[in-house]
Amino acid sequence: MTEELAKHKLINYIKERVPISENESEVITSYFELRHLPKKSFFIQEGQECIYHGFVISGTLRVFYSDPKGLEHVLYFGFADWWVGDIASFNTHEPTHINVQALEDSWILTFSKDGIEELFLKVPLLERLFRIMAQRTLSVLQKRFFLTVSANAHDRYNELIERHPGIEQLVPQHQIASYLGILPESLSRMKKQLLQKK
Amino acid sequence: MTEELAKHKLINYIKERVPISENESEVITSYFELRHLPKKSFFIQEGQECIYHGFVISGTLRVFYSDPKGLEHVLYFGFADWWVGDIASFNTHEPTHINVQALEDSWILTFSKDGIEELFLKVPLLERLFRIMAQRTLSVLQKRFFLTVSANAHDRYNELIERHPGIEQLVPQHQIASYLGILPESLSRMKKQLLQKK
DNA sequence: TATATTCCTTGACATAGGTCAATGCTTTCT
DNA sequence: AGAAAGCATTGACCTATGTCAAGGAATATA
Repeated sequence: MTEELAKHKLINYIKERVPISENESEVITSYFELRHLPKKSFFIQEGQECIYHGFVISGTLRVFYSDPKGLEHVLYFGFADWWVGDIASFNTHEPTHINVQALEDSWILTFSKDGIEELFLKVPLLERLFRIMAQRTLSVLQKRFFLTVSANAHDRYNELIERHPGIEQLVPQHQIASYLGILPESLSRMKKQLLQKK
Repeated sequence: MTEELAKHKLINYIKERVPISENESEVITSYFELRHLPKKSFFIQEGQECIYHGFVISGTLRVFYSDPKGLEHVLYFGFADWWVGDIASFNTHEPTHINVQALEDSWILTFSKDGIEELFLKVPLLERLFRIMAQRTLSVLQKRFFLTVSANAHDRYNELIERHPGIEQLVPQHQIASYLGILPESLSRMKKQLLQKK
């Protein structure tokens, strides 16, 4: 993975969403840094102040919360073209409660809190992009919340597989259980039932 | 409630967050309309396209999702100074899945999708305000999500009461149960237990 | 290749919260 | 005031999922 290729991917992503000039493209990429995340390494760890955000170029990450009992709850998986980070901590400067870890060797482009604020002044259109991104993330999370409170684990599993075919080849099963909000044992039993019913 | 008083409250809210001129204040308020919501009336109903958003001036609203089984799940309660609406539908023009209903006589200032886009062009700073609002809402929802998947109903109840003292005087108990994601019967039993333990 | 980890499966049992039904208490409406 | 509707409480029972424990399969490490 080269810096140039990664930045090219980022600019493509942005150009699909807001119109920017060649000049602005260069300004934007100058605020991003390429970073390699070896498998199992962390981009963000709870307790730290989260002053960086990342744009996933390649690989798979998991974004999770570790509760007081020590159980981990996956909020979402990050694949190419996804943003990862904790907006709460990013804005308030308080230590984050989430973790972002690479499930396989991954590459991300990162930017800092101070950098993006400066960049907003230089390229005000980005403010719009980030508003739209935040609003879109919000509606995705809202849908996830409603599904979690209204459907049982079985239906949530089916919804995930349908929305994300092939995820079972990318992500180990206990991580999928963690995304669904159940234990690996329960997911294992569920899948057995599914097979028997066929 | 007068239009003037309501708009004054809105401008106060905005001025606490971004710097705007007198002139801009007038432009902004011209895009908002005062609306009275009698008790039990709906501001937004599922199935409709949601082209309006609202800023609560006074009263109490509930924002809820009605699942396929007919059970209602409260996402949040809206009090003075809160925004209510469905960003998902607002952006995509698809029918909304949520409902916004007045729990008591309420007043809100509304704006339309087309209006706000026009307003963003006239007062670009608002784009920033709405980005920050979306990001803040996002972190609140994220926290709520993690609490829902990691804590039992008992702990979620305590968290709500602590974060929102007095809510039991404002909102009927079965609505609180709906917010907590349990049935009224369960909440009733829980409160009995709490009393007995004291 | 051997060994250690990590991951998945299965079993027996426990528990939080749901379901259904009945009763009495409030609030609202006429 | 009286009737009707909505709301809270309680009981008996049910179900989905958690808990704990063990063994086997797969994967990583030496």
